[in-house]
Amino acid sequence: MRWEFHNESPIYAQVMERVERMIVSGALPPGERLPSVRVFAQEAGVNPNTMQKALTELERGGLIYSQRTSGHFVTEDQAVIARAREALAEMQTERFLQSMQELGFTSAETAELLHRKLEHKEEE
Amino acid sequence: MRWEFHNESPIYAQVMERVERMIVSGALPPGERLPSVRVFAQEAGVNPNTMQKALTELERGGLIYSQRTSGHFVTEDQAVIARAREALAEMQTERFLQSMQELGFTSAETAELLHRKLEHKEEE
Amino acid sequence: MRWEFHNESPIYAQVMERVERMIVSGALPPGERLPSVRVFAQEAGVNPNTMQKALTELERGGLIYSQRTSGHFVTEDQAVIARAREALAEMQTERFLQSMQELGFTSAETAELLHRKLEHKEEE
Amino acid sequence: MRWEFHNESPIYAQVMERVERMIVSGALPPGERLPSVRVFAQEAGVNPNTMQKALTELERGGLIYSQRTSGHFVTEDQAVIARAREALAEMQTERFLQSMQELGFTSAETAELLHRKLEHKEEE
DNA sequence: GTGGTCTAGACCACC
DNA sequence: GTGGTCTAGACCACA
Repeated sequence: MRWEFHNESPIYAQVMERVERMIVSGALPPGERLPSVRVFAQEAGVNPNTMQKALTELERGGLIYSQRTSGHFVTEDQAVIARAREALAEMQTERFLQSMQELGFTSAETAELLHRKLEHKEEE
Repeated sequence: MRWEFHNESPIYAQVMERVERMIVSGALPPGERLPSVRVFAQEAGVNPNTMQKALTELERGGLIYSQRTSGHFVTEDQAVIARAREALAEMQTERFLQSMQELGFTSAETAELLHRKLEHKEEE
Repeated sequence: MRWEFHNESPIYAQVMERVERMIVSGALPPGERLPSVRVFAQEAGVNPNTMQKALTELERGGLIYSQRTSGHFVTEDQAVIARAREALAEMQTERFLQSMQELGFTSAETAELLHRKLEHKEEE
Repeated sequence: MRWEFHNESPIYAQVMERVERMIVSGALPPGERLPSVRVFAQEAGVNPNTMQKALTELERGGLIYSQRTSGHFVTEDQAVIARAREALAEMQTERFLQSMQELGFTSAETAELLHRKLEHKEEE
C-alpha cells in the first residue's frame, strides 16, 4: 500500500508527519525497530533518499534514534513523544481553524459549533 | 493547474466538494457562470464526463443550475448556499474531532486546546 | 424528420394511423392534396411501396381518394372523417384502459382517477 | 429481445420507465434480484453504462437498492411501489387526455366515451 | 462474478 | 459554442 502525497509540501516532510503519527498514536511503540530504510521506502513508495532524509530529520527532533549497524528505533523517552503529540495536535487545530475561517466562520462561531458537536456526542 | 485527488473517494465526489467550497467561500459568487464543462474539466485535469457528473450532482442539490445552451450557474438562493456552508463546517468539525481522537485527545482536552488557540489568536 | 416506428405492427399500418391522425386533427384539411407517394415516402423514411399500400388502404376506407393523374386527396365528406375520428378515439381509449389494467387498476379505479384529473384541469 | 426506444426522451429514462413498469406490475416482485448490469444491458440492447445510469436513478428514487457485490434488488417497501404505481397511472392518464384533446375531444366527451367503453366491458 | 468509476471519443439539439 | 447523452473499453474493490 503506497502512501498518498500532495504537492503542497515536500514529500520528505509528509513522510515525517506520517511516521510521527505512527509513533504518537502508538502504532510504532517506544523502542520499536523501524523497517530498514530501503524496505520502508518501498512500502511508502518513495525514493530511499527521501525516506533517509525524513528519518534523519526525525532523529534530529529526538523522536527516533539510529544505531550504526542495526537500524532506526523509536525513542523510549515518553516526554519527547508527548511533546510531539502536542505539536501535532496544535498543528491540526490550527489547520482546522484555518479551514473554518475559509468558510467564513468566526472564532466564536467555530467554538460554538464544536461545543454543539461535543454535546451531541455525549448523548450517544 | 490540475487539481489533486486522493483515492479514498471517487474523483467526481472530490470535484463536487471542491466546487462547493468555491461557492460557499464566495470564490464563485451567486449567479456566477461556471467555466464550460469541457474547460472546467481540463482545468481540473479530469475527463469531461467526470466533471459533468459532478455538476449534475451539484445541480440536483440545488447549489448550481444549468441552462442548456449557455452553461452552468451558481444558484442565487442564499439559503441553499448557507445550508451547504453549514454542512461543510459540520463535516470538517467531525473530521477534526476524529483526528484529535486518533492522537488520544478526549473531547474535553480538544475543547481546551481549541480555546487556548483562540485566546492566543485574539492577542495577536 | 423521419417518422418513428415500432415492431409490434406492420409499418404500413403505422403509416396509415399517422396519416389518419393528420386528417382527423385537421393538419390535412378536407380536399387537400397529399404529397406524391414518392415524396411522402421519403418524408416518412419508408419505402414508396409501403406508402402506396398505406394510401390504398386509406382509400378503401374512404378517407382519401385518388385521381389517376394528379395524386391523392383528403375526402371532402365530413361524415367519413367524423367516423374515423370516433374510431381513433375508441382505439386509444381501449389502449388506455389496457395500460391501466396492466398496472392493476380496475375499471372503477381508472374512472375515478380520470375524474380527479378532469376536476383538477377545470381548476386551472 | 432488444427493447424498443424512441427519440423523444433519453434511452436511460426509457429504460427507467420500463423497469419501473416491471416492478409496479409485479413482473419483478419485491426483493427480486435484477439481472446483473451487464446482462440486463445486453437484454435491453443498450450499453452497460446506460443501464447503470438508469438503475442508479431508480435507486435514488427508492424503487430498487443495490448491494455492492451481489446485485440490484427490488425494494421490499410496498409503499414505495404503490407510490410509483400511482405516478405511472397519473402519467398515462394525462397522456390519454392529451391524445384525446388532439382529436378535438372535450373533457366531457372523453369521460362519456370512457364510460361507454366501461359499460360495454361489464356486459362481456 | 458483482457494482461502480473513469477515460476517450462521438453525436445530438439548441441558439 | 453550450449541455447532455451514448458507446466502448478499461480498471478497481469486494467477497
